[in-house]
Amino acid sequence: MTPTVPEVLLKAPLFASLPPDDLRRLADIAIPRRCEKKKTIFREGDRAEGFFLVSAGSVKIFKLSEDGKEQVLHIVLPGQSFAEAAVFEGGTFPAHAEALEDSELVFMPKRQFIELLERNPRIALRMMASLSMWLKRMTDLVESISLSDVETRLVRYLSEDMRNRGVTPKDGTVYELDVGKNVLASRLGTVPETFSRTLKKLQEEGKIRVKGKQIRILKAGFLDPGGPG
Amino acid sequence: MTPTVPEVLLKAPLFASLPPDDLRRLADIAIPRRCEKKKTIFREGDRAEGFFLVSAGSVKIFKLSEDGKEQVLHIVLPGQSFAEAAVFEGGTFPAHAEALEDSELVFMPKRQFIELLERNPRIALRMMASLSMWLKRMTDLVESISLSDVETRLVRYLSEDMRNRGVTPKDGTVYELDVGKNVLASRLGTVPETFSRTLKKLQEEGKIRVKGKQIRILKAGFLDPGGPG
DNA sequence: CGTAGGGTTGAGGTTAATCAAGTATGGTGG
DNA sequence: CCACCATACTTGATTAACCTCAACCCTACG
Repeated sequence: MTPTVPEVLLKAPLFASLPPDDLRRLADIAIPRRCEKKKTIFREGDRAEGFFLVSAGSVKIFKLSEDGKEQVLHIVLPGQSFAEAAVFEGGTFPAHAEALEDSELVFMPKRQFIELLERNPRIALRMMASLSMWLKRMTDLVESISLSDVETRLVRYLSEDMRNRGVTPKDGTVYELDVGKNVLASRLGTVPETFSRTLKKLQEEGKIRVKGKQIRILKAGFLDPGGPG
Repeated sequence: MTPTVPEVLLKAPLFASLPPDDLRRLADIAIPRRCEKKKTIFREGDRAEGFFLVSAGSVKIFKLSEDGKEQVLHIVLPGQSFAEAAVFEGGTFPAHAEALEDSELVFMPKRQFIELLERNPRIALRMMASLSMWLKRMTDLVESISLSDVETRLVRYLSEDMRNRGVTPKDGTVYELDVGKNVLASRLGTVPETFSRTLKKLQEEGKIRVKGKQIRILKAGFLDPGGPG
């Protein structure tokens, strides 16, 4: 049924460098799925029958208030997993998920996955690491939204994201936004207008130069001064 | 060395109703520890050698900004565990912990606990459930702080906390605060002044009556209207 | 009885949301 | 290739929620 082990299982931190045996078993239960841009993957409260990995594309995980305001919790990139928690707690999704672009996902059915975990501590440990990572992300997000102003949040986000991409910011480094500015605004817990103004302010202070999705770092020094953790 | 299985292991959701064998093994590695009121248990960034359960008392988990502002992430009550994530990710604590009252804790050393997990899927699954619960708490906290105003947050907190205590609010129900108002304010992502005013407003609207740590619910109807999840 | 810590109240300031137009941008069909 | 549309983004003016600062109160406790 599954001729080869999907690439994403090999490169995802969740499963990377597991013994071939484990990977085969994982591949056996993995169900590929594609998802068009802007399509809903699940809604908060939906019954959760499993969790996902992103093979290609990107997925927005977000909360919605009653009056339609949105808070992006995370933008899931290839190799990352999401909705793991729904497998273990409550059985419903705790947030919404939507594809930001045409994406390829892998679905891991809850029941079979748990069976696998029961006889496979290595995978279980990876799972706990992944959950812990999400937890750290969310606690940092709480801190950031609650204790910092928008400018600080933006600067930290840039700094952090460059680190994740393996880029060491120097004067002149160009950073390319991989999501729309409205999505980023929502991730930062603000609105597009404020986001735009904040970017403008940094530009007027000579720290960056913005052109569309390109942000050129003019004075790398302003990044970093003490993030969370 | 450990004559009996500590009570907290039996009643904590994390370990409750595990087979006696598992519980004995857990008891073998558990280290009791007491902690005086206001004493720091750990600081964010400290090297984490394990995680904790609360046997008695209560513990404040919180983030601190550079200029000293505090955001309480959770108030850990007896039977609950904290800092599990630090065992699996990074190896440092992602937040601060401080005893709110004289408390009794149980410390679970990382190394031995992981060994236990490796041969014990049942415990591993509990652990994942616990991490998932924390994750849900934190995503709900993000939503709450980011998308609701202080009044809504307070009302939801009351509603949720009464549910956790197994109380179904009716007109006349008395709710007793188990933490100081300043702590609660910080948990709600606000300051004592705003918290006080919000309580006053609800009182002026005839919804509650506040007397010290007692809050009498006058019109239970105002609780509930659609929380997160 | 006096002090300390927690809590409340008031006045004023600030950040960021909202409302309301505008201006790119990018894809589509003519 | 261009006109067109929808969407994304920007800008400006106004408003509102909430924080800050400062003073005061109150209750517990030595």
